[in-house]
Parts: sequence; structure tokens; C-alpha cells
Amino acid sequence: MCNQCNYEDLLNAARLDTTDNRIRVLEVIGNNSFPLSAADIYNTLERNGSINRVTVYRILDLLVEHELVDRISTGGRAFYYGMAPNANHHPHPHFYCKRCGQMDCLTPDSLNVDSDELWKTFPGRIDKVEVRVDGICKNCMK
Amino acid sequence: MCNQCNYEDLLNAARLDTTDNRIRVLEVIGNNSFPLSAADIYNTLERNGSINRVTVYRILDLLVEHELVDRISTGGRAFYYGMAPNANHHPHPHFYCKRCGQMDCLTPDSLNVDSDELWKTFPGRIDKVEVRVDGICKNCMK
DNA sequence: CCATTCAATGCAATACATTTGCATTGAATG
DNA sequence: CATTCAATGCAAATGTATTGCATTGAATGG
Repeated sequence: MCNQCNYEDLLNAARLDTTDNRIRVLEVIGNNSFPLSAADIYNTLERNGSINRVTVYRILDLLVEHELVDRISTGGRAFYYGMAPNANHHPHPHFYCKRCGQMDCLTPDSLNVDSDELWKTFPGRIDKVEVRVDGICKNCMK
Repeated sequence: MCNQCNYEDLLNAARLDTTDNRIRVLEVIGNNSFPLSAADIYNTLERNGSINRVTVYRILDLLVEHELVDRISTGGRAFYYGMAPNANHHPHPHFYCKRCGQMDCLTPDSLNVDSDELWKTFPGRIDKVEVRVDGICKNCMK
């Protein structure tokens, strides 16, 4: 959840036009406490005003490309989307429940990943390090 | 690459029938030094003897379920498959090149992940911790 | 032996998530 | 007012994986 981010400012900072749809997509992602699938985002947006599915995909691509949004892979087939690391959002691992498909954010320090050495020595370009914990969530364990 | 694993033994240990197709799938995965997609595996198998695409998917599901094989998510849409952790294969992170789609294995200690605390305190079941480094590989950088 | 059963496999159709190609719209610019 | 161009929409296509149902062949019991 993000009460600090101003979505219009984020778009401006990335030199992107601030269209209604882009702001709406950012709001849905930013106001949520865990990552959402493109379908989740589309459905939420459709509930209060029409938007095309393809538009959602295109906006997501754009936001990912400009690093406002993070595309997160799951143990399932769809990607999930969350706010990209910025002043208000630190990189953190996720937990994916393979039973219900829910993805949760873990605290940035719940898991200690030291990748400094790799960044220095890797013979290519590193864009990000994604850490995902897979299993079955508390709810589904009952 | 695995010169140590005996694929028939692995199947036996998991109490699975040792069919030709299962052994062939395991061989393709085990003989390769980096994870492969289902399509890669299917194509390799088709080259020397016929097999159905669905059979490959089903065998992969089975092997993943019985933890002989690891299903690895990429920054792209297809899953990749590699040998699951066992006596000869230690868990390790992967590098995914988003330009060419090639996935490489990093050495188990190229990146230091300490998840002990999480395993102890997490209020659910943890099956695995997947670490993936995304970027552009040496070759594609040229 | 033959009949039955059951897992493994094959084939066709379908599902799902995403992408592409092309048409439309509307704001900005000359 | 005409032109341009990015944003969006709609329909169709794509890539990956899954499902349902038919076939096969080895094992089992009569």
C-alpha cells in the first residue's frame, strides 16, 4: 500500500503523459498491499469505468519499461505487478501460495540476500534480482 | 550437466515406473548444463524418436510433483526445467537473459541467501526459495 | 489361455495469458 | 482548419499449457 506516492508525479518524472488510464492503473497497483495480476487490475478498473484489456496490458508494459512498476513472476502462468522500488518502496521478496495463487510481500529484511559480489563480477548487465518463496499459505494450510 | 545421476535409480527412489519416455525426459534435462523449456525438451526428444508434446508436459508435471525436477520461472512466459536439488545438485540461483531467453545456472554461492530465519518463523509451508537474476547476457551485450 | 484392469501414451480440442495489426479518436501543432 | 501523432479500442492471432477421451500394452485373476 502506498499513501506516499503521487502517481502523477511518478509519471511526470518518467516523462510519460499523465493519462487517466495510466493513473488509474497506477492507483490500483499502488493502493494494494500485494501484487496483482493483469486480470485483477483489469477487473478492478472495469468495476468503476470501462477500459480495454489490451490497454491495461500496454500500460503495464509501459510502466514496467519505465521502471515505475515491477513485473513479478509467480509459480503460476500469469505475471503479477507491484510498485517498482523507489523512495517509498524498497526491494523485497514475495511469497507465492501455489494453492490459492495469492502473492504476498515479505519484509525487505525477512531474507538476507547479498548480491554485491555478483553485481561487481557478472559479465553482463544485471537489471534485478528476484526472490520468490513458494509454498502454501497459512490460510490454505487449515 | 549430470554424470553422476542414474535416472532409473531416481525414478525408482520416487516409486515411479521407469518408462522409456520418463528416462528420456530426465536424460535431456540432466545432460544439459542449463535449464530448458518444455518446448526445448520436446524438440530434442523428437529429433531421435517420436513423442507427443502432451506426454512431455505430463511427464514434467509428474517429475516436478515428485521433486526429481525443478520448475523454474523465467522473466518470460514459459517455465524452464532443471534437475531438482539432490545429492549431486545443490540449489542455486539462475540468470535469465531477457533478450535471448537463455537461462544460465549461477554457482550455489555466487549470491548469498540466508533464509534460515524465514523458514523458522513463516506461518505457512515453504517449499522452495527461488532466486533469479534478470538482465542481459554477455553475448547479447555486444 | 482369455478377459479384465489400469497406467502410460497419443490425438484433438480447449483454455489461458498475452501480443499484434489495424481502425478510431481527440488533443496539439502548424 | 488541416495535419499529425499518441492513446485507446476491437478483433484476431500467438505461445504455452491443460483437458477429455481413445488406444495400447503389460500385469493380474479366473
